[in-house]
Amino acid sequence: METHLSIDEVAKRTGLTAHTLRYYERIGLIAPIGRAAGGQRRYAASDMAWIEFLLRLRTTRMPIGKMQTFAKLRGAGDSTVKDRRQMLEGHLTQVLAEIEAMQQAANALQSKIEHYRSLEQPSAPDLPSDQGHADEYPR
Amino acid sequence: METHLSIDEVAKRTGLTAHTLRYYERIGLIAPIGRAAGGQRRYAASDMAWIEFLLRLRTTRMPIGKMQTFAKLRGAGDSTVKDRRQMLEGHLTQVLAEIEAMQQAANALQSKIEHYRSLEQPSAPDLPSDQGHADEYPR
DNA sequence: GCTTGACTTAGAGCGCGCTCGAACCTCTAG
DNA sequence: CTAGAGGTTCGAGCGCGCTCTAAGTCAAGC
Repeated sequence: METHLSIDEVAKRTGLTAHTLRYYERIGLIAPIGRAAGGQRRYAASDMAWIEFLLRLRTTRMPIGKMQTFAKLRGAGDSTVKDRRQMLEGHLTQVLAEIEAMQQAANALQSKIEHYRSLEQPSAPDLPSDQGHADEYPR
Repeated sequence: METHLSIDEVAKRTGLTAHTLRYYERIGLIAPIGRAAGGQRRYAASDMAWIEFLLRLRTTRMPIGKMQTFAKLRGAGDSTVKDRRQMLEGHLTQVLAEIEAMQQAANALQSKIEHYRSLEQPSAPDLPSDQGHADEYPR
C-alpha cells in the first residue's frame, strides 16, 4: 500500500481528473497537499480518505459551496465537530427526501413503460390507471 | 376544472416560472401552446399532463437534450412508441443505479454522523468501524 | 547539454439549465 | 382617454462545476 501517490495515480483511483484535483485544492475543498522535491504533489492515505468522503458528498449532490464550508470547519479542529454533525444531518435529510422523490418518479416511469408496452402489443387493451399518460395524443 | 390556464397559473401549479415555461416551449420541450385573443398562452389539461411528465423526467435528472429527443418522438406520433419506451427503459436503468448510489452514500453519511455523536459525548469511545472517518486529524 | 515527459501555475472558457432585462402589446377598469 | 396589470418577444447574462490552454519548471535518460 503506497502512501504517497502522484496526482495521476490519484486521478486514476478516484475517477477525477488531475485538473479537477488541482481545482478542488485551489478552492479549498482539499487542504494543501504535500510536495515532493520539484513541487509535485504527493497524496497521503489521509488525503485519499478525505477525497473519498468528498466524493460521497458529491454523489449526494452537496453543492461545492457547502463542501467548502464543511472543509473549513474540519480545518478548524475538533471544536467544530458539532457544527459538522449538524451540517451532515441537515444534508442527509435533504438527500433522503430527494431519494424518495426520485424513487417515486422512477415508479411513474416504470408504469409509463408498461403502458407503452401495452400500446405496442395491442391485443390486451390498457388497464385504466389512476394517472393519465400525458403523451399519446399530441394534438 | 378549468381547462385553459394562463402562464402564471401554470407557473403557480407547477412550481416553474413563467420564464421557464416559455423557455421550455422555445427549445421544443413543450409544443406550441394555444393562444387566446391577444396572443396570450392558454394551457390545456393535456399540456399540463405533459408538463408534469417533463417534471418527472427532470426529477430523475434526465438532461434537457434527451427530453428534447423524447418530445420530438412524441410529436412524430404513434410509430415512435417503441423508441420512446426504449428511451425510458434506458433512462430508468440509470436512475435506479443513481438512487442506489445515493442511498449508499447516505448510509455512509449516517454512520459518519453517528461517529461525530460519539466524539461529542466522549464517555463511550468509538467502535472500530470498517471504514475510516476521513476528517478527524487534519494534519 | 539536450530532450522528453510529467508535472506546475494562472487564468480563460465552456456546457448546462435556467434567469432576467428591455421594449412592446393588449385587455380591462375607472 | 388613461392607467395598470399581465402578458409578449428577443437576446443577453449568470451560477455552477468543471475543463482546458499556455507557458513555465524540474528530473531523468541519452
